[in-house]
Amino acid sequence: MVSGQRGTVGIGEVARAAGVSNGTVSNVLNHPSRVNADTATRVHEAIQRLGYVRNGIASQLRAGTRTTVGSIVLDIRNPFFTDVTRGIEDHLATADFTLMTASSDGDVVREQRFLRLFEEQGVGGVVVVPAGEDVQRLVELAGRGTPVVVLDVSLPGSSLSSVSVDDVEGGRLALEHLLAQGYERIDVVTGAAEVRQTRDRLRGARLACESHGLDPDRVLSVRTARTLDSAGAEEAIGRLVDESGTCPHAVFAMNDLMAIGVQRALRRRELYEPGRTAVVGYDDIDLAAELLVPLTSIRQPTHALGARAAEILLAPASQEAEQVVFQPELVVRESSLGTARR
Amino acid sequence: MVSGQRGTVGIGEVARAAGVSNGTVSNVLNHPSRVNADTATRVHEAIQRLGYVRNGIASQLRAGTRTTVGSIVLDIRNPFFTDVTRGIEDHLATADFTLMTASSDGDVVREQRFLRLFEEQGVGGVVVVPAGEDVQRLVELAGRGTPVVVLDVSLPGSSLSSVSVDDVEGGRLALEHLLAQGYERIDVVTGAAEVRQTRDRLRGARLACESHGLDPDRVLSVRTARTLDSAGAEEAIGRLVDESGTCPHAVFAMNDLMAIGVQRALRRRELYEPGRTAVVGYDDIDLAAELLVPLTSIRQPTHALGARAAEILLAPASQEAEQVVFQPELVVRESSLGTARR
DNA sequence: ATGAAAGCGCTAACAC
DNA sequence: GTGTTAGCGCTTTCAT
Repeated sequence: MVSGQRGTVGIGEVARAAGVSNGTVSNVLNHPSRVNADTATRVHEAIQRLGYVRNGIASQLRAGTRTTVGSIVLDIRNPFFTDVTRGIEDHLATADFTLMTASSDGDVVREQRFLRLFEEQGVGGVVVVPAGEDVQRLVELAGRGTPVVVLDVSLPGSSLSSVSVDDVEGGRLALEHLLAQGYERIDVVTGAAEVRQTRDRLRGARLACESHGLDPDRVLSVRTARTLDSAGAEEAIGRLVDESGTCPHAVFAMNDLMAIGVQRALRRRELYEPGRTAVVGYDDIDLAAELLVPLTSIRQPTHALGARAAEILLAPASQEAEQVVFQPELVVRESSLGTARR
Repeated sequence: MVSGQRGTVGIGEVARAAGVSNGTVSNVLNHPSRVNADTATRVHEAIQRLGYVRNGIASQLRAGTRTTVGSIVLDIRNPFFTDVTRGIEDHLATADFTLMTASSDGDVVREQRFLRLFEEQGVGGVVVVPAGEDVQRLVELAGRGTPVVVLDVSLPGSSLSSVSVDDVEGGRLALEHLLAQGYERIDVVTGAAEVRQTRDRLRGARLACESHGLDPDRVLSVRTARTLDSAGAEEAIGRLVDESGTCPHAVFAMNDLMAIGVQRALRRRELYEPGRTAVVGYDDIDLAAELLVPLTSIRQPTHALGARAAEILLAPASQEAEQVVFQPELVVRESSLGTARR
């Protein structure tokens, strides 16, 4: 009974069962308006009865339609990318498109391999968080006819569309918040790696100082941690405290994990009480609100980021490249407030 | 110049450029051994020169090969599912398969829609965390020829393969740990919803008591929170403390978020110091180790779960259904230790 | 080792 | 409104 790869039932059997031709069955599926209502009913009954499932592969080959989109992020486990992915998924679902995902781990070779797989699969487009600086391969891909949206990187003037968040503004918001509370000596915890995001956030922090008429170099002390996680930040701030013998008044950490590391460094030294040291993080991870001392943070519209990227891909014809920049948002919680505990 | 849907270059052009026939080009790609080395080189050069990208859709239609797998989880944003997804991705990558993902939000209708889309796309299999109790649709899908692996649910005796983690054992491990430290009054914080996972964990907790010759009903006090998150747990434990005027000695929370809620409830009442109340969570989320008081938790082999599911799908012929049950693991951190702070 | 040709399952033209 | 038929781009017999 098994002839094809799957459940066997093809459009021909449906046609025979309904007493119509293949073309009519196809029309019922794809252009219902062209078909007489009674005929359509008969066809649908036959489809039901036989358990017919359309072969999307054949349909795609013939009609040249695309129903999938690919996405490549650095690591799907990173909540930022997970949220973005969900945003893509959700938008695609509105069009019955389906999402293929892959994690590049920042490895250009892996990225290239997945791009190739996606291209061969005939995806209707890809959204990519580039693994490297060089987007040449992506430009070429787009040139061969696969729409590309670059994520989390802004590419003004590029032929590729991009969707990103304004990191300079994020840094500015964080500092603005601290400055507004009167802090004038602020420690900034960052990582050693030259990541564009942290560079931008730092730049925003400096801008905020300047717009308050303050000299950034006097206000900000940049502490470089070995790693961009809580352990790195804990060590960096711990060292600072141990060496200087003083406790920072205010800290801006480049991400929430580092902010948690800061909290921990101070607590371990019995220096941490709400109201004593203001801490601001970045990313607004889900747990920021759940901590013993809920964390003030910068929230990025991650879901919207993904949704917008998907929207651009599904836009009728790929018109000109579009550069979308979202704005981040300050979320104030207990960790940055100078008031006594609740 | 554009004739097909994409970059135009087809196998025919490559063949002409290399001075061979279509079939030979195909053989170079799919059965290199059948082809003379020189010819192969010529063909590869032509492929390179023309920038030929194989049309996987056509290839799949003709050869009946599958190169994608679908997965449906409740919500990709849940770290448990994200890790599982990465496990699937990683295993698939070893075979140049590609993963399509979808989130059902526990909605059977959404689930069904994605299953349909995947089936039409001709996926080589699906791994599904079922949205409802009923797996009938999945059995039917498998019956039509699409291999199915059910995740996070064990289905002994079913015709479907499944991969899951032993939740009874997880509950047992947690209680065993607390009992071993001499706690004999333990509060268990759970949710109101009748979730299989929590039922099993609770059962494991009772088993641990019994194996210590203790009456579970005397050892365990089950506190039902309104929600399975930190706010729910905070309220439940807060109420307990406020009403009884005493502080629990040991708490087992059904997930890490709830455990954090417990920590917060006690801290808000200035009752929480390490060594005073032992807290054990479940899931071992990334942040468990990062908290002010690092959390003891039960870790599930999430990545392996996904990888194994993918492995089953890619196994040569879909032999008999296979039921894989992984064991969880206790991760001890500061929150459950009776000793004074480090 | 290579070429010629049929056909995977479907859709879109075109006839009627 | 419905039937007929060519063909999407590839892989695979079957010859040679």
